[in-house]
Amino acid sequence: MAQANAQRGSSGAAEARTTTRIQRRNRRIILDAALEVFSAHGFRGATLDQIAAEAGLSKPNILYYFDGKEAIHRALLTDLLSTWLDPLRMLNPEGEPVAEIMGYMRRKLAMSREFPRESRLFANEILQGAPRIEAVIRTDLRALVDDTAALLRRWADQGRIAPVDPYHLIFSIWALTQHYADFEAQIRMIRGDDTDPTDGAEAFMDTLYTRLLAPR
Amino acid sequence: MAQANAQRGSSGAAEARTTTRIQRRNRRIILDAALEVFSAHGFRGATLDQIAAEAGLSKPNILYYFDGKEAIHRALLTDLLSTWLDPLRMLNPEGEPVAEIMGYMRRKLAMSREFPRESRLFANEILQGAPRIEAVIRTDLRALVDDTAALLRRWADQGRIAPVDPYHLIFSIWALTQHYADFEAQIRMIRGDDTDPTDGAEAFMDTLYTRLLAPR
DNA sequence: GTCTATACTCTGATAGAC
DNA sequence: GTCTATCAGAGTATAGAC
Repeated sequence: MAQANAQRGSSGAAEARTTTRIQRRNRRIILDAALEVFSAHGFRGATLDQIAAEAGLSKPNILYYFDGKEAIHRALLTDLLSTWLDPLRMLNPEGEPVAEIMGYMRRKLAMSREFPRESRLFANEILQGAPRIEAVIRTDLRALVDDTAALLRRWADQGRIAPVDPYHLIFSIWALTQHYADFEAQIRMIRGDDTDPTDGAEAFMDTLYTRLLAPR
Repeated sequence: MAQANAQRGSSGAAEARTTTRIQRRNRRIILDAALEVFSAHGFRGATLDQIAAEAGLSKPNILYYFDGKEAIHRALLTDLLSTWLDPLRMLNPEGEPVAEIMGYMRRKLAMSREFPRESRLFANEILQGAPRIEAVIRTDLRALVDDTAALLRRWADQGRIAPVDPYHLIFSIWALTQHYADFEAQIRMIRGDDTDPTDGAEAFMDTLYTRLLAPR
């Protein structure tokens, strides 16, 4: 996870040395605690008390490191977004089409397994209409998706993958992979709490997309 | 949408006549307004003020019809759940397997298009760990899914559909169809606000599942 | 840097007139 | 049945001692 957090206060030219290891460490602890709470309860549902308890710090101390609840949330989303788009950026136009798409699907699924809290934080935000990341979605993400869609269309035109709507192909990968993180609670309740929700998911999706994409 | 709302207050034996058309109408108005607000902001994010404004009633008047914020939310979820499971119940064991599954997928997609707010209400609830509907999921939904999975496995054993994991097949249909309602904001921002998010979705999923399920 | 005490706002809920 | 006024509690944020 990235962590280029804007420094608070008046960080003039004089004292760059003041950013202690302790400071960095506490910021990380707070962000981790906040991720836990925000992803589980949403922005409004989360309280500073919960975050403070989870972090093992006092409430005012939390506010010493961040300029308020909103600022913590914003920092989390900023950190998240770049990480979230990385797998899509790794699509290689020169690679073998089906393998590239399968690789993307697997990376995305791995992220749902490794970072389920981040996935739920993102899901919460989109569900509420993406008020805090609308700008990034309309610019960065949209451009990235448009580029990828164009690449997929080219591959289809060249007969290297089956002709399918590239946007829905991308959306389907998002939907399937993120479902295992976002709806984990439901899956656990249906399959039993001891089973790993993503067990068998990769094999299933492998079959699904292999059959869909095979040129014919 | 169903609407068997438990009557409030001391509905003794005497006055059954008292449940006016106006009362029923106001309850419907309140539930509709609450659905709008809860689905957009989550349980904690929603306020009675917002619901009252949306309903065009005063806050105390809302509380005259329902015993609190929690009660309104509970009524919505109760109404929702039966409707939500209906499409799955309609799977016909005697029907043609592929057609039955495709029919289920289409009914589910139609629900996302017609009832996106209900879908988001449900998504919000699951995201937060399904605290208020855990019991129903562990019993009713789980049993329904287990039965359906058994049916799907039988069909696969008989060679009438390709052999795929029945649970992941069901989860994939949920994920794909609900994605268009739950992540509608993101899809609109990427494809342009004027496009219907589900445009082309049915055709895509038709191809996807036709190729996956074709016996080989 | 971190804590205790506290100010202030928001929000769910009730009282009571009409 | 519906409203205005108001209370009580929760929750964000600040003051100020240490």
